[in-house]
Amino acid sequence: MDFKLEVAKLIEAELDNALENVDTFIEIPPDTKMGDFAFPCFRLSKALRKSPNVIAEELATKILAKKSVLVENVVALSGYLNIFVNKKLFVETILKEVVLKKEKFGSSEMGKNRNIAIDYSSPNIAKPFHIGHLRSTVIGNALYNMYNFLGYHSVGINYLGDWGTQFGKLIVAYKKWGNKEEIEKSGIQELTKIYVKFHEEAEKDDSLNDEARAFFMKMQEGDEEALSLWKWFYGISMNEFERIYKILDISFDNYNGESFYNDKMGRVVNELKQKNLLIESDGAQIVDLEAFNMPPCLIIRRDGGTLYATRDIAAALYRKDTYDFEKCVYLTALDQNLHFSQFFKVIELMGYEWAKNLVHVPFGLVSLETGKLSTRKGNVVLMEEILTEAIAKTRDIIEEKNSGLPNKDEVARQVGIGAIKFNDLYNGRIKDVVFSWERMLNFEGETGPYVQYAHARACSILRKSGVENFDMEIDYSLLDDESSVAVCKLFSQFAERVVDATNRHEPSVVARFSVDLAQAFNKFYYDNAILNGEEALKNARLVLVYAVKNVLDTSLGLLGIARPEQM
RNA sequence: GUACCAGUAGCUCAGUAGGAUAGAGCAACGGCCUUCUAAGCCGUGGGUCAGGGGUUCGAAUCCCUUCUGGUACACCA
Repeated sequence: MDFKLEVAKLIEAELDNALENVDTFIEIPPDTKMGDFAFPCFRLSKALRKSPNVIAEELATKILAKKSVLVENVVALSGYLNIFVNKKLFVETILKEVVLKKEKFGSSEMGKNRNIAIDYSSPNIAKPFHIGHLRSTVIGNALYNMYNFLGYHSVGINYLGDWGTQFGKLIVAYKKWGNKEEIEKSGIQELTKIYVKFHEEAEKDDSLNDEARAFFMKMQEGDEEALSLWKWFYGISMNEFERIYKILDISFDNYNGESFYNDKMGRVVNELKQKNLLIESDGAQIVDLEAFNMPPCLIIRRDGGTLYATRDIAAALYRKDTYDFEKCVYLTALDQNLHFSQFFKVIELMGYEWAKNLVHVPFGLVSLETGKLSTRKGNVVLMEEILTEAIAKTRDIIEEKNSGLPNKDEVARQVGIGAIKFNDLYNGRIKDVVFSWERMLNFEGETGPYVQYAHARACSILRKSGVENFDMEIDYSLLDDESSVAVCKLFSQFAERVVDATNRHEPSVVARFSVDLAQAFNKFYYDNAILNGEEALKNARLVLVYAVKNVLDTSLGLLGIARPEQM
């Protein structure tokens, strides 16, 4: 039973069809003293030819006369109809639902039998995994979990940047200045070094760029030498990436990167030609988008090489064929906005009605205090470094606060990584962020460890209680105090918050919910002694603690954050 | 030049189908560990919601405009 809907029905019954979908207008008052739900009467004023306050008063009288068990009191207050619900019944209803549904509480089947393709993380091969790749990885992973929670089937795709002229550059660089032993020893670090050198040299001598493009052409044509070097670089990178994904505890259903589409681009080019979309311009093959107020979309280079957009179009066609997705979601920085608008438009022009189901989910730019991120200029913070620092700092805090903790190393990893992930999930995606060690390693207030800590506290109480199966036949009237009711109210909002978060592709909604719930629980924890109370009270509060533990577990799980039972 | 994004407390941000006195965290200051984990809790101070118009009973939210910051715009991805 949903109290909001029930309250809406009570109001609707008194309105003589003056307003539809009353439930969508129901609000939660800013202060609990003003009630649990409120209905603004202003918009009815004109139709009913009465002042909002008179309407509210009349509604209050009528609803009170019906003596519904749901309602404790109804008052009119400055144009609002304010409803106080029966606390005992409210708490009982929601707690029973949470405990009964457990990890399924808040989930749904709205996405049953439908697939969602999610393209996230997608780092470039032969470049180090750094702070700039974190947001896509973490947000994409959360969306993957959220869609699954709503009954969809998510397909997680790591669209590796493993093809393109950049490899031509790398090959040229290796042939000119590379050292096999050094690369085998230091991996990506050494590859980056020669890649940077290439760019320095190419500034002086543009012919190097031509050489690079020629080598990429060889790769496209299947040249053995070029491909074997490429495979070597690929393996080195994947080793490093997989190590990092393992620490982050994030995985993918496939790693079909750009190279995967090398043999699937002919279709794109042929189709574009067939549909008369491809035109020649300045030696290159393009799709003209002037009618849509956009620069042209480049499909084939003057020398015959393919481009980013060509591969993205091939990938979208392949994904549609393979997964028959309801939506294909791309997690990249906002600065790629134009690129996505362009190739989405090309797919639409090709006559694919599903082009509207391609969704670019952009996020703001990450930079450092020293300026823009740049692998070439060495202005980056490596992922490895962040992970190590966060885990080490957590380890120190554990030593200081809870040195007797079992599994210190594992918990340090869970909490340290939790802090890093949460840091990228808590604010709206679109905000630009300047990386700050101080913020990243702050474990107080609105942070991952704060929520994890509340969860660990709940676990600790449950463990000490010794109770394993909760008797739901408790006296719910013992839970009508303000902090208990506040916790239950959050439970009642969980499902709609998850739906909202998923629709908007905004995991921060869930992250903020988890903080709200942790805050409400911490307050409850201080207001109420749990284990030391008399039996009936203890049993009632334990059920509430158990419910909190479950919902925190679920919310953190959606965000991809670990839930240690002690910390 | 054109387009996209952002501008809310000292800092980082919530506030998204317009609604009651604009909310958190951090930082500052003051309290709370003989009580279930103080990574916690309670309290104080702090706002021209970038500026200006407009729509509305009502605007941080919608429309117009100006300013500021960020980003993208042909053979990189």
